[in-house]
Amino acid sequence: MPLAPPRPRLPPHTAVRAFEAAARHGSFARAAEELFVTPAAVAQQIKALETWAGGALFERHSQGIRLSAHGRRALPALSAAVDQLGLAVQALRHETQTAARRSTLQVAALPAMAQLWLSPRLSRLKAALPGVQVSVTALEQPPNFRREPFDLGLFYARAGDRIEAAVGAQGMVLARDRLVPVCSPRLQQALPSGRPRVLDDLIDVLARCGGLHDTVWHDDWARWLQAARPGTTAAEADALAAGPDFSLYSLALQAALDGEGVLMGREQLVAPLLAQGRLHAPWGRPKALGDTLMLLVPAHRKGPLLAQQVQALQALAG
Amino acid sequence: MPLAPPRPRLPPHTAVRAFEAAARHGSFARAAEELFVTPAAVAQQIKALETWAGGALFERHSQGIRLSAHGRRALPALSAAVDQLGLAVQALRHETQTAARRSTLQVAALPAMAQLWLSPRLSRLKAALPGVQVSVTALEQPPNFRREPFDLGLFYARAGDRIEAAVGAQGMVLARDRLVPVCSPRLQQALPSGRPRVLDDLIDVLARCGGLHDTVWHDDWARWLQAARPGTTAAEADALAAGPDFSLYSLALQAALDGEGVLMGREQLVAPLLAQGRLHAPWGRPKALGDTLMLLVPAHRKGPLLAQQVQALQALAG
DNA sequence: GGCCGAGCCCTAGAAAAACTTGGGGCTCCA
DNA sequence: TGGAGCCCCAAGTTTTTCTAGGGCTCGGCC
Repeated sequence: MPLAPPRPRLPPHTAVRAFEAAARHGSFARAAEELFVTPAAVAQQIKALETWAGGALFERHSQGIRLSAHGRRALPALSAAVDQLGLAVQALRHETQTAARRSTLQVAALPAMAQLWLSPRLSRLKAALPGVQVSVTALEQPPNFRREPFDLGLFYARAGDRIEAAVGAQGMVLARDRLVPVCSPRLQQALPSGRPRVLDDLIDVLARCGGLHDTVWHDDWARWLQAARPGTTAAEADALAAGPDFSLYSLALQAALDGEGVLMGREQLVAPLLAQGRLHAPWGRPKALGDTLMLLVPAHRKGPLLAQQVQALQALAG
Repeated sequence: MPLAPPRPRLPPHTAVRAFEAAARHGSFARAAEELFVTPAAVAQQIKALETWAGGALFERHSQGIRLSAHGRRALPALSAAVDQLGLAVQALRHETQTAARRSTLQVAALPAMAQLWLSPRLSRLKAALPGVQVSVTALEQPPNFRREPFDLGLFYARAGDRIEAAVGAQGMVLARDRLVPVCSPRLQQALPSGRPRVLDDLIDVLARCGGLHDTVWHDDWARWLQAARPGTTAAEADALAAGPDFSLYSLALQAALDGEGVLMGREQLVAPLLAQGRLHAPWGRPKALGDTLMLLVPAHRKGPLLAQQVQALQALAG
């Protein structure tokens, strides 16, 4: 006769989160990345969950894992529940913060946008939002607004991208951006720029100094070149603009300022430098290729406070 | 310029749970009870959550707490989310357990029902469910099936009670129970039972030996007496059946077996002892006062496995 | 055919989180 | 006026979670 055992418990929440992320990504390693822990931690949590569930949740293969059939069936409800909980917890905060007006604005932004677009506008933003503490977090990818307590996002979208829905946000176009090759004035003057057509001239320059790249917008050069010289293949374009690669756009930009090569500039980000004359754009007019600066607003957020913040940011873009 | 701060995080899940329980109960102490921790632990978690939220969630008064208005607005969504998560996690387990047929049946039961009703039937239940590991947990109150991983519940309901919905369960009547005063044969024989009317006789006996009580069904004597002698007030009834109080029904029953007094018997629970002659019920026929043995089944559970288990239990009641 | 590199697993020990203990203060009620 | 019921706070302890570091297996690439 089994006597009263310790009350049966649900598995710890960390284990559930680990499973949810691993199942969604199909990889412990990527789940670990999302959760900011080591893969070993994820593996441990999942093993604990499997013990609790009484069966394996993943098939282990040496090149990776595969979600089991039962896991796959249970996943959607689980993900939805985690989302819901995140939303509810955020609602709790926002309920209390609108009451006490001691509010902080958490902004998630692409590193380049944080530094080159938002930073110069920050003082104006603060002026427009008195009493609001602004906090900026640089992220390579838009966060899931259902699960992370950000109030706004600043990211780029390409024409046709529907990033908003995937992260529980509503997107608003802040500005349409254009691409234009830029370099330092020194570099420009050091080069014999005698070619009659600017595009040929640019290609000469690229051949000598190379193009500057960053990892996020690695294909900007190719996109621009393909638009400028219809018929160019991606491979040809890559070859033409071969050059150093930087992990951050701002590093590539710094290299351009230092005269290390030609950068494919995003007009919205380099405009102040062009205006100051610290960068030149001698190879024709900027091209609009469908890139837009997007303001992402959590789809679940409401209220006058947020509206005011959104308005303030939109004003900065105008 | 604020540089990238540590990524903003949601508060830990324990804090959310603590808040949810405290808000629901309107008391840290009762929340602590629900969560099986000390009140201080709850207070700490809630303080952490308040820090995160940037404002107080409860008004502290010296005689207790009161949920703030913002907390009250956010609570329903939060409770629902916690429920959902619990459901999803349980679904995960059941998905895997039906696949691998290595299943365990977690039964929650009132202590008295576990010991006096289920225990004698356990071997038959196991025979009916080959390969199923049965585990019984004694609980004073039905658990919330949305949040605790029980498969079945065995509890009493009174006529009109709707316990099922509150705990996310579907209720099925296993049997209608009746109340009947019982005592040990020895006690009965030791008493001069000459009164012509059994009720008067019983009252004499009670006056001498007292009634035996347990905390869960403390008012059984009063209910029975009020039914047997219409017009009796609750206070009078309590006075008539005054006697020792036991924290568990089975202790009171043991006292009755030892001839310590008269117990208000629940027929379904004492039937085997009456049949064996270890208890007598000389004061009239059992009275049905609307008590029913209920089988509680998680409302969210489906599938042939559970159906089979339910059927097996219902067969035991017949 | 041998040598990466990508993934996952394991274990021991470190770090962080959660909980308990014990002492205090405040009200309400008897 | 004293006890009981609540909540708060500050250590100190236990439990949970995570990291580090070493293995293993596979697939792709010289």
